[in-house]
Amino acid sequence: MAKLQKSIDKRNALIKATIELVNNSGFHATPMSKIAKMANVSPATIYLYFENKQDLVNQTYLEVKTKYTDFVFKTYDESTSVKTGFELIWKRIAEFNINECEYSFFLNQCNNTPIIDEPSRKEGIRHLQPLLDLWERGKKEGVIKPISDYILYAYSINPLSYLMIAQKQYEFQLNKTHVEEAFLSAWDSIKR
Amino acid sequence: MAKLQKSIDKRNALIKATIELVNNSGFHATPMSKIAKMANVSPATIYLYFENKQDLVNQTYLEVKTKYTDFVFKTYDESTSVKTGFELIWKRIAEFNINECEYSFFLNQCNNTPIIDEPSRKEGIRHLQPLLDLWERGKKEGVIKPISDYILYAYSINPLSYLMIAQKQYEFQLNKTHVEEAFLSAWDSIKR
Amino acid sequence: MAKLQKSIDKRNALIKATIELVNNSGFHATPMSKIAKMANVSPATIYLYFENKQDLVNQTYLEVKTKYTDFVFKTYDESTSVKTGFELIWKRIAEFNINECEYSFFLNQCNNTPIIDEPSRKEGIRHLQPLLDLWERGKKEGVIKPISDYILYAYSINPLSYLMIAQKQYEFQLNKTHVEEAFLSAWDSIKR
Amino acid sequence: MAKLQKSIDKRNALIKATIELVNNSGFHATPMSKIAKMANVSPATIYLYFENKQDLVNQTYLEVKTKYTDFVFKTYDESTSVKTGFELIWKRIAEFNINECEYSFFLNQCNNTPIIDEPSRKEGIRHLQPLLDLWERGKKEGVIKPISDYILYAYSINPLSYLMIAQKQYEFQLNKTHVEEAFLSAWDSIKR
DNA sequence: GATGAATGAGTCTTCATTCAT
DNA sequence: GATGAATGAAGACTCATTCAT
Repeated sequence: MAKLQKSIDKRNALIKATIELVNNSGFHATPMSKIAKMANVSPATIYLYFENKQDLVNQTYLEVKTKYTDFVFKTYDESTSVKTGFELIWKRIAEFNINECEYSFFLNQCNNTPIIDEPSRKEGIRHLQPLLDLWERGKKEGVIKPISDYILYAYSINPLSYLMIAQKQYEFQLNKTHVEEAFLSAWDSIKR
Repeated sequence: MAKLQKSIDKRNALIKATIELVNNSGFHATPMSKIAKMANVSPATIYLYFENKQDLVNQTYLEVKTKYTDFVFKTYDESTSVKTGFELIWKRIAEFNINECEYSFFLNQCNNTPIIDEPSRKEGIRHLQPLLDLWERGKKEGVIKPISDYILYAYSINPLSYLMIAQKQYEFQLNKTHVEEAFLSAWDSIKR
Repeated sequence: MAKLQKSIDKRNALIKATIELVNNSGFHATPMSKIAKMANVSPATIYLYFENKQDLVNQTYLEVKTKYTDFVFKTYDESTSVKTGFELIWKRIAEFNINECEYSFFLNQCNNTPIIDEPSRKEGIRHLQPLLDLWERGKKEGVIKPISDYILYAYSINPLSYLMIAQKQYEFQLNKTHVEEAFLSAWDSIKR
Repeated sequence: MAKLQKSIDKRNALIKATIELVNNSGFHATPMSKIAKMANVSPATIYLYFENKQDLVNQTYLEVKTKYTDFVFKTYDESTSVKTGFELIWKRIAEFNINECEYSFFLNQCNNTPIIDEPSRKEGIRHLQPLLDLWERGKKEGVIKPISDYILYAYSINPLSYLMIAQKQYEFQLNKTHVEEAFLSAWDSIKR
């Protein structure tokens, strides 16, 4: 059991190192040797846990994406009104983007560049299924604009990614007021 | 002059090749030799026009960004109303994103990953100064929400980047109706 | 005793795996881990039985060579005539080459390439001493050509190795008639 | 032209180094870096002339084999008697084996191990077509035993490879008398 | 200005071998 | 004895950059 735990720890350390380094330098500019060093293992050890570099990033991506989805819908309950439900989900996403910005920056990079295998990325926004369902209901109830989910996503969810990046790259600090303002904009953009 | 033209042609061919290859494979997965081959020059020739690979991408970035800004504000006239001015600019940006998606995909990749020198990227959204000025006026006139430009940008402009990527990566086709719908969302999200 | 038998079994399994893998891929293209897997033991276990990879192959070579010599001279009896004795030995060698081609292919590969330690290989054809003695007698009796044993070997014994390889690599199938024909050629080439 | 010559020189140096090093250590025990060093070029330069290590060895094999065939049949003339023709070819092969033993050792190693691509090796003994034709004629004339070419080759030609190896590995020196004796054995083994 | 050849530095990956259990 | 995990060392191969022409 101690041994198994040690293995899991190493795998986690590798995933963590991958996220941090890929965030700072990008996939191709991150050598396996650096990942190994940061995780305190030998480069050869990586290959006990992952098939190759691509596999390492793919698995990291899937793992982070799962963390994201789990977090986002943890408190969600389908029985609320559309607006309440949306606010709930939106705020969780915002919280994730702000508090776990290492994760969200990584996800964002994977979504915007060709470093992830097609199959892994093609999954697209389907992992947000409960949100899509909510929108569906909202459209039927006449609360949400009857437009493509892609557009709804582009205007209500994706801006958070931009704000997260802006916060990381420019001299812009997101505070509580900003989040409220952002939510209003999000809701305004999709509400009927 | 024929000679000068030939030089300009080569430089342009190199920039064009850089955009296409970086779009498809990313910065680090794009060897200089491939860029050279696609531009029909020798690898050594690149170094007559650019200091090194980083410089090549930086200059490409600046060039594309200039094209973008030039296009976006070409028809803009400060004397219009805020809403009209915004619609004008927004639609130009949309047009650029859709028709010159090679360019916008490249810009987006540069903005979201660490492939560009800090100085070039740090500039943020300042290159859209006329738009920022317009928003300033809008806030004073009480037409635009009195919130940070970053948020305004995140909700009214950045979604177009997402839609452009969605169009490239998923099975989503942007048509004229979509653009109108998107504009409404954009305006709704920032109007007071 | 059960324990001892288990040990011997493991050692044999390792030798068997070594032969098969080296035959198919060559010495250096055969990782210890593969040998271990095929023998159903851990890589570390190999080092309980052999000092290192070189030692494993050397011992395998010696073991196979012993099998070869034992088989070849098992039915031999020095009291026969030279021709009868030669036929007896030759046919045993042929039988070994054909029926135990895994073994002979391995021996051949060791003899023709630098994968075996010099000392092991330098021994040359001395392991066939009874045959050399028979030839000596044959030369004295005027039945065998009075030429170097190396030449006698090259023309009467070594061709079998070639035929064995030809059978494995090309579309040539050795049948009983071929063997008889081959024996005639062998005898013709060394008889006075 | 000076440049072209330099290129050819480099390629030749690489082929020469490959032969020598593979002869002494085998394919897999010969690092590209060693080949490069012996040929006085950078490891990277090898890849200007050959696709990869396998390609380097394949091309080396084909080149050497061509040298072999060219040499063997250079003086051959189909109009002679079968025996004279055979003696002519045989002695050229012997000469090649003795004088160019680097080449023949290399060929032998390639023929006996799985280091060469199947296609390259599968060609088998077909490159000796004129000799096969001569044998055909000999069989029709009743001068040569009516047996498989593989057996004829095994007994008349292949022994030279063994003698060449014996000379290299053991304390056996081939002199003129040996060659004559060997030829007699060769002829005896295939003549009717 | 233009180039093809050349390369040093660096990358991913493998593998014989060891060691704690 | 037996093992699976771990790794240092090494190897094939790539690529940004230079330089003689």
